[in-house]
Amino acid sequence: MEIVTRFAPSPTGYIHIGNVRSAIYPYLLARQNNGKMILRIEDTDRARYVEGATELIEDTLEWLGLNWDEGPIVGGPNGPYFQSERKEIYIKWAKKLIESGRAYADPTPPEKIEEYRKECNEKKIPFLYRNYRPENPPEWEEGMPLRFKAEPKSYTWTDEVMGEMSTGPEMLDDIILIKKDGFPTYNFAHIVDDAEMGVTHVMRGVEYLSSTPNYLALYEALGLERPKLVSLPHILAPQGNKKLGKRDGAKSVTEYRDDGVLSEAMLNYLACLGWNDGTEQEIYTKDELIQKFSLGRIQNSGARYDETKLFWYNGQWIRKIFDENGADALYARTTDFWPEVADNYDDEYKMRVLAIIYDRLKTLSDLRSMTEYFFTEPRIDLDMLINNKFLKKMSESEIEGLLKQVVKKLSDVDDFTADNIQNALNELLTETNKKPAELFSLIRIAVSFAPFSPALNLTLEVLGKNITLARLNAVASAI
RNA sequence: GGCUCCGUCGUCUAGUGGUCUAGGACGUCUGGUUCUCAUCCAGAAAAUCGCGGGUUCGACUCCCGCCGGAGUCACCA
Repeated sequence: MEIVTRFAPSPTGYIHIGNVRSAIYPYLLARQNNGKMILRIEDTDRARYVEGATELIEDTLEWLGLNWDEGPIVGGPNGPYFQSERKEIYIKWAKKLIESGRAYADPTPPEKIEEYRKECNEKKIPFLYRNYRPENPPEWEEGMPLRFKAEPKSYTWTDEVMGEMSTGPEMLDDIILIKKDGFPTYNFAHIVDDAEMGVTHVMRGVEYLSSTPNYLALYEALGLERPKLVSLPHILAPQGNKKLGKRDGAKSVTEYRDDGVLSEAMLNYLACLGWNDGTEQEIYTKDELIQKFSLGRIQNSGARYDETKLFWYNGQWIRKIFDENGADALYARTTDFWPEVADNYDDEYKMRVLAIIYDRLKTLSDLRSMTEYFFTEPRIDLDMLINNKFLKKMSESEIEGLLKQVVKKLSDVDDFTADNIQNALNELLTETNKKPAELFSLIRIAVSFAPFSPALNLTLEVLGKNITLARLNAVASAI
């Protein structure tokens, strides 16, 4: 049987780290089994609807490379894929329930329901609406809430992550199927949609675990086969024990894209937060994830979100792409991350800069702060030079003299390559009787005035002979 | 409060009765790679397996109780 999964978010804002896993795992499962993944927009709550949220969702999935087979943009045979456009379908199914006596119109005003609830709270007994069922409900018509008529009974089922589950009759209640405004509730709509769309695996956060018995009752009353149920544990906020949510400052997934995180790293990290294949592998490509994913190995307890580890993955991926796919593959990803001063430089030069600095990047946006001196003259900061821990003991005139020696030596290097530069510097080391720490620090600072730089000979090679000499001379005369 | 789920290094995890004096990764610390920062490499510290009882020759692994944490009890999803 073909496996059909779905990601069914409500368009109430951006997708953040805490809820994107319920898109990743369904995607992986569908691809692994040559099945399909559906994207369905659950927009039945008009009050919480946010303009543009659907686009944000699509953008996030596209960035992560989680393409869907049916849904907005791509269409499909089971549309529409916006719940707000499926009203007649829900009404059709609701009428079945009414006819079989399993649903009733509820004329009870909300204030009255609130009273019942209060009453129970005071008596410290669980509030079950089925104990307050109206005696002679009117015939249902749109504009009235429609409730399920629950039969109190026990259920057992298997959750692919949590294992064998069982609950008692107290979990069953008369849940609202269709709201006064004519829209269905999530509880009803998702059952109908999953059935109509042929979804075989319902994957969602654990928060739905306790309402599962009601869903089971609904499948039964509707004569529907139960899909496989998969509860995904929460991702926990860095502090405390609460699930990660927007209130804890959960960043949107695409915010990390703007900060220079690679989608491969994001997918890798998120997929492995609460899942592993039992081996000691840490780095997975999307294809490897698809191949090795398994529901049974999803963790059943929550996992804490750790941004530091995300950045570690990102560093790994930056190097992996460079080392395996080449400088131009990585370079193609860096377009938006160079400092403004790099605008006037050509691709070839920027690629050379990238080639010597890439293994220092945690995120691509580090390029902005780490490469400026390759594109613009650094501001000469003599304090930085004089107070350097290796140069402290030298007098200013000694530094000036040394700088002039360096200039002379490097002027003689005809072919200004990293190797030749290194040879010249090594000769200078013996001629001046200086330690590498002293001589190299001096040159590095004089040429960059940056807190750090790539290996000195590589830095000078990329800078080029003219600029190197000019900067050294400028510093020498500034002392 | 009722119900349900969860509980191994600071964090993510491996572990399905003996190979566990508990393995890997992030992070931390130390050392190495002719300067810096990073990478990389080597090494260290870090979990009385939530606690208490069983079962067993033997339990992190099975059973029971307790404690702790979380989720849920909406005309929100």
